[in-house]
Amino acid sequence: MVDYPFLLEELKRILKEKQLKFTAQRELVLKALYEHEGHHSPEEIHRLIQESSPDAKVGIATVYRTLSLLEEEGLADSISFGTEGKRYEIGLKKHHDHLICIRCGKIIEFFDDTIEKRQEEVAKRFDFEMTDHTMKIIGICKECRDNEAK
Amino acid sequence: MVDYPFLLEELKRILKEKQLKFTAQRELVLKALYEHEGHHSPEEIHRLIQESSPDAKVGIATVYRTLSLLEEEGLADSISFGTEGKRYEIGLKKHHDHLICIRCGKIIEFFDDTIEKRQEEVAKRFDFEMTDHTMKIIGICKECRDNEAK
DNA sequence: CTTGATGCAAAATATTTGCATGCTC
DNA sequence: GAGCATGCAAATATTTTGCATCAAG
Repeated sequence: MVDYPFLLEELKRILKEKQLKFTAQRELVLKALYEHEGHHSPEEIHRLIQESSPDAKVGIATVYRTLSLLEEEGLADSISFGTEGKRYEIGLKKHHDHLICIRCGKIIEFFDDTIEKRQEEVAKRFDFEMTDHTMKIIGICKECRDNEAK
Repeated sequence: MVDYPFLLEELKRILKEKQLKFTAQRELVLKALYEHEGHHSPEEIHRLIQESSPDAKVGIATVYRTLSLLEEEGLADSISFGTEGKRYEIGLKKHHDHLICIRCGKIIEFFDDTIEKRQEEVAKRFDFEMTDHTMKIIGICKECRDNEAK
């Protein structure tokens, strides 16, 4: 996993390149994603920032705007499941897919080389220029099955 | 692909089994999904029903309620992409995955046996009871690439 | 000092829910 | 007739936008 200073430099580099401004708010959103592993809703990220930096004033709209920016630039990835909105995680991690438990909401990440390769072949078969791909395995995790058995 | 009479019987069977009622609205939603191939939003389905049955009064709330019901029972499948809400298609089709063009929104369905098998293995590896899985290949279709080249 | 960024609140969307009434069974 | 289903509108929930103000470059 890349470290935080690197991510921060990436952010600054991208902002400069696009002639956008580096602001405390943008840094706080990136930091929140970095410090809190997992997949969070914009609302949660907003709360996390308020908790760790009670003095900083960051509006929910800015969180939304920043998350979109980070995602566009690859510094954040999003996933959505069911009716709930998007959840974000820090980007620049190794590509991976997800197992999602419908009982407890747990998300497990995995990587499977065979699947990756086949995806590329499928894209080629349909003459698609693949820019991204996602796979979700939905189901019930072991813990939840055990609990239900009781 | 299964035919409509079969789907209708399935719906009736399921409703009876759950002691729910067979209503004109529920049939209309199923029929709209059957008659209009592709992936539609609840709003679109509502409009399709109004167009084909101008006399029938079907509220948007009922469309939402019915789509959820159909999905739970396997008579409809949903997919969501980006910020937009869910889009539904008729269920009981052969399982398949999707290629989604980010330019024109086109959705192409495909099936790949190797990927299917690997998914099962991944689920087993994490001791997950897989109830469903989805794969989306996001990219730019040939037509859109050609148009952009012009 | 110029221009993009922010916070706030209002607006726009999307979806769900309460409730009186209507329809299946 | 009993109870689920429906339509409608109101309530939620979620995300976006306009605008005056602030701050980075």
